[in-house]
Amino acid sequence: MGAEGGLRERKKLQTRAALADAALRLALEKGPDHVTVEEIAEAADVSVRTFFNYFPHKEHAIIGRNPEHLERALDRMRTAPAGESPLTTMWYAVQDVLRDLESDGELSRRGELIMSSPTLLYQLMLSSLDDERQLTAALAERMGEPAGSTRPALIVSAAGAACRVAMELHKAAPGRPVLELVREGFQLLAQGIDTAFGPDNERGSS
Amino acid sequence: MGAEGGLRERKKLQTRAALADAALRLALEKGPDHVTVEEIAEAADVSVRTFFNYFPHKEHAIIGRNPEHLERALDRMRTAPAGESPLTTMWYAVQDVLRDLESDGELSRRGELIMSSPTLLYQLMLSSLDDERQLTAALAERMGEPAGSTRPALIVSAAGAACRVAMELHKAAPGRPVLELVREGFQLLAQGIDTAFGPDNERGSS
DNA sequence: GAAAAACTTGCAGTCAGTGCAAACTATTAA
DNA sequence: TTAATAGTTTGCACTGACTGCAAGTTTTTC
Repeated sequence: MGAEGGLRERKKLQTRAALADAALRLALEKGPDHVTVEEIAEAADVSVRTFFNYFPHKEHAIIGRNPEHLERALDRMRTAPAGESPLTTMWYAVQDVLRDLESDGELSRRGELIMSSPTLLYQLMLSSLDDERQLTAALAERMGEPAGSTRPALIVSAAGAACRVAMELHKAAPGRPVLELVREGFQLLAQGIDTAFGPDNERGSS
Repeated sequence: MGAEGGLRERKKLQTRAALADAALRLALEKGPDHVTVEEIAEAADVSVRTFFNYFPHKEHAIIGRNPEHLERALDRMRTAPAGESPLTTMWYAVQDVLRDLESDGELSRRGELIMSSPTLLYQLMLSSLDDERQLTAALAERMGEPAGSTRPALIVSAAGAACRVAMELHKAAPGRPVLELVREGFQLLAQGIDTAFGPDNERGSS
């Protein structure tokens, strides 16, 4: 029946999914701060201790990140066509992930939940930190830049900022789709966010 | 002796400072994850309960943010000369804060500590979230942009990204001062981080 | 079918963080 | 100075997150 992996592995995936689902459902129902791990574990029919074998925190389960997304993004970076500009590469990677989330109908449900809870949001940002490091490394290599250079790091980090801003704006005014907002952000970043920037030319006096 | 405020107020400031100092010292000594609130409270000669009257979390005490910094930054936004470009305004605000931290010798000690501990870093980012909202609102108003527009939000958020990247790079290679790295980041953001960006022009086939 | 490896669970324990009520201390008014 | 008042500190009891350890179970492997 099971296509790949033994029974053991399938069961693990099942448990993980059950926990993540229960976590999201309960968080949406009761508000993320009013769910206890005990409830989540109970809903997924495992012990509390087992919950912590799968997730390091409650928040991690609620956020329910898909590890595959980072993998796919890294892959895209590495296999990008030679002439493609770095932000463009980044754009395709982001687009890919967002599309995937959207197709689940997850993007709105989960996204809104996350944006509305500081605890969740910072937990997400925290897990992004690690991603950003990996993405930066991959991008730097692709660009042929040395490890300590600013541009690749800033591209990755600013792209993250654009995504967050997009989600925030989307939450405030759901009219415009997230993807479009992200795209606008990328556009701005690409062309220059403030072409009149010039700290030393403007200070007339004093 | 006390210039302003009654004895009560002075005492509060004193206690707060004592707690923040103890928190930073102990965190540097033992690593941020191995300090307990009990130790901090003990070192500052107050009860654990009192600690929580001053700070919502352990991390908050370690980070020891100066609320004045946000105030000054907001002020700078509001009183910026009419012709000044938004990122430039942002730059002066950031510069102001960094200089202040540097003059204490705090920037390296605390900064490195923060960058090396995910818990601290995300706690810092969390408190930045709130700042970002306020700064965005102030900047949007200054720019005469409507509330939901992307540019001011992105400017603030990307500036934050630039600061984080600068600190990270500085930690990896302490040769270049943070301020210079931040400046480089701002420069890149201003001119355009990737002028060759163009998702739709590049995909030849498929 | 038995030994080995992986997974689950309960239990005991540490630590963070909160609400409450009592004790204490600065401030204010008389 | 004193008495009322308002703000602060503290202890206590409690919930809940999270960890290590030592059984138990279940899957895998031979």
